[in-house]
Amino acid sequence: MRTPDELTERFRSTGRKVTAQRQCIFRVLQGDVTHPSAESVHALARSEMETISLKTVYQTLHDLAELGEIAALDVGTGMTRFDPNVDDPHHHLVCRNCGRVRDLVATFPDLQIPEGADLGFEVGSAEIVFRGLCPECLPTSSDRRTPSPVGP
Amino acid sequence: MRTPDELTERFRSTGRKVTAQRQCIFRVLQGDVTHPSAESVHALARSEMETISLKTVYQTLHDLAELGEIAALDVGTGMTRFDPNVDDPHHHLVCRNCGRVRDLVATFPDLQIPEGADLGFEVGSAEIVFRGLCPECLPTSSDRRTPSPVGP
DNA sequence: ACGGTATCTACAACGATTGTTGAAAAACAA
DNA sequence: TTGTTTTTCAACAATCGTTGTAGATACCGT
Repeated sequence: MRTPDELTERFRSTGRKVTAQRQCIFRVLQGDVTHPSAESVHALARSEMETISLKTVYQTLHDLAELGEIAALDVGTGMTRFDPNVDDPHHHLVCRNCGRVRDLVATFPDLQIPEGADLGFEVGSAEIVFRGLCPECLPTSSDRRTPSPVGP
Repeated sequence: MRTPDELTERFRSTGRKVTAQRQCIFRVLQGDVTHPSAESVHALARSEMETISLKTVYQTLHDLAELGEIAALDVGTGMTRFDPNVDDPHHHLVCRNCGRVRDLVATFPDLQIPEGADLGFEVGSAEIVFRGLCPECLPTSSDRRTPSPVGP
């Protein structure tokens, strides 16, 4: 995602108007690595702007997604999560316990689909969700298990 | 997923009662490769049993998932999809256009997370969603493009 | 067949998201 | 600056997928 100033420019040049609410949302998203839900963004924005509505947040998030400035993710936590990092190719780590989402910046060159297994699909991209426990949800100290290879 | 008869047995032995509605759902799911939503299962069941309710379908699907007989998937199509294939390890192909979901039976042994990239997560499993166009949604005949390697 | 108990249907409620509306504020020109 | 046009705002209600509640019904061990 670009800086708030660049986004302001981009909104103007694509015929969108720039409001205080939108700039507030730009600021909130800037550098956020938690993949917030719309509700979370709303809560953060509200701490700066008392009256901003949830609808406005949704609207602006959709605008940003449409411009490719953020990505809307569905990783099975019940809410759409928004990811301001659209520059590095990456996948996602999702905590089974608390739903935390983090970027896993890595590419996996060996994701070739075996001949004939694609059922006639023309595949354009692949998203990997790694599920496990985040540092905060791991059992503390003593009984930490050793990392295990990831299954299918 | 097991056969309807085996499921009947399994439901009884786990203290669940077996009703005509449930057996109808067992039958509907048997051999289904379309990863139906609850609504779809309901529609199919209804063609056999006029009065079966959507709630009953949800309940039975959850029971089956709890027993590990089917898997509940969220692949970003807005509804939970149910997969009776829990025996072969596999991933999923999702059509960007129509939302069709198919199994891709393959394992990817090279999904090791690079040292230090896991941000302290203890990763237990990985799910890959391949996105593209299904055969039905591909542009017809003439301008078919050649398969491209899948990106990140 | 009987009775205890789980399950059924219908209906209302829920959380996340989207549509609608009159009011307010941004962009642009004079 | 001021006026004019057009977009966006906030509040509210509605929608979608899903789950909770209730009384009626059906399963299944005896």
